[in-house]
Amino acid sequence: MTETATTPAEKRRLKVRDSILVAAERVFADEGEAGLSIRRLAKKIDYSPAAIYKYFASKDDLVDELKDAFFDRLLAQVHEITDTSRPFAERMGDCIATYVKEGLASPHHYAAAFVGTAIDTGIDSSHPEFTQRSKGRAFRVLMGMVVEGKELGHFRSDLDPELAAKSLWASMHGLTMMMIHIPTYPRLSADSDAPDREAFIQMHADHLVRGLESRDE
Amino acid sequence: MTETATTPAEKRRLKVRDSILVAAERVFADEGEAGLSIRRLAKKIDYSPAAIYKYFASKDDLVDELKDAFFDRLLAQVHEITDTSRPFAERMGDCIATYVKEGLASPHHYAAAFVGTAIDTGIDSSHPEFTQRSKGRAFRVLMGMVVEGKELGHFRSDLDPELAAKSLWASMHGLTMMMIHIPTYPRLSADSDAPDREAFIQMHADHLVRGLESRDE
DNA sequence: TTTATTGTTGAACACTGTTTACTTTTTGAA
DNA sequence: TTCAAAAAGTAAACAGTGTTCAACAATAAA
Repeated sequence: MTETATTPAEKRRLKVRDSILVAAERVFADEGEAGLSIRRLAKKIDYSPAAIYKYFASKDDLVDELKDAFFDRLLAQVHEITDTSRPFAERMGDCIATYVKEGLASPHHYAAAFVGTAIDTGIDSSHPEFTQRSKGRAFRVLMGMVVEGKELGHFRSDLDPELAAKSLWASMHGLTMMMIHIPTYPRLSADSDAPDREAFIQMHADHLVRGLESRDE
Repeated sequence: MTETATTPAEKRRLKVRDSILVAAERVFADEGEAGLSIRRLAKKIDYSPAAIYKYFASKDDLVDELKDAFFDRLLAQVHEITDTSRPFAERMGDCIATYVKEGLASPHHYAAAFVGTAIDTGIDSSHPEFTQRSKGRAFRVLMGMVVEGKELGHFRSDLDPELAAKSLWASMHGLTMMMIHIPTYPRLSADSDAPDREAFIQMHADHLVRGLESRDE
């Protein structure tokens, strides 16, 4: 009765659509939005460029799908970390660190997911209902942690969880973007970076959590 | 003796060069890097597209100059705020708030200044000596504030000023980017935003400073 | 004035996203 | 099985893009 039955035709269609997405994902991960062109993509999957427009309304639509999928993966990772039953402070720190590290693992995806959203610069302000449901959900996880921290007395009682979580998110986002765009980030010279970075992320998370804590030890 | 004497020819050359930059600045401020094309620019100043390449090696070079100029302006603004003789806590907060607000005042410049830098994604790592002297200087101002905070006993004594300043910078950067790319940022719905934003910036700055403070009141 | 240098250009190259008209293939019903 | 309709796929064109190059004009140096 319900229309869950996918006809063979539809199945084939989804398969082609997916193969486009897979090929696009490969290029995008390596070279970002700049390296991904419809024509190159068409060549890679032995189709004509116009064919792709039978599956996606525009290049932006296609890329948006890649970005959304990435953000869902990021969310899953963070959720997994958050769900363990470890001390609150640990979980909070890991939540932040995981977010940053996952962003760094797919720098092109992460940067594009935010930068791709148009800059307002004016009065038009066509608000896309908080930009995306993926981001909205990712944010809600963070807000849940702040609420928990308040209930535990770990965080200041005068915090507005929504605003505090957004402040936190901005700081996590900032570190991720910095590390993506400035290869030598924590250090000025380009020496060993790998261990440095991990430690820096932890320190950053530490500062952020401290900023919300109540002051009776 | 010294070659400071600019011949009339050189003066004329600089004038043309500057007129290109001025025209580019106007377009860039309104529409960003996407809206700025060499051909459009050439039409605006009644030159041929090829002529621009006698003054700038590439479009990237031209845009880089716009971005650097912006960052110098940003630095000047922050410096001005910082140099007054007001209580440390106030100055620190204002330093952060000014940075964010100045970034929001020129969203295309700010976003491009960071995003424009290529993503490393690999081993090449052609490190551009901490990406720019402008950014390096802007950062040094912030580090000076952390050092001062430590000396005053306001900040924890175990802070590494360089690392703490970089953590701070990342958080400032994050809020700026968030507000640039998500028009409704602090609030979910697109209601009144102007007063909300100002207050949120202040709160964010507050959290950040708190994160570095020592805990004896 | 003549040579050399610099400034400027139109035309071309190699790309880009997208649309249109057209052809081929697949599908569902008579 | 036949046949019209719907879907899939394509070549070619449109309107852009950054960039280069051979040719020509204007200026500076001899």
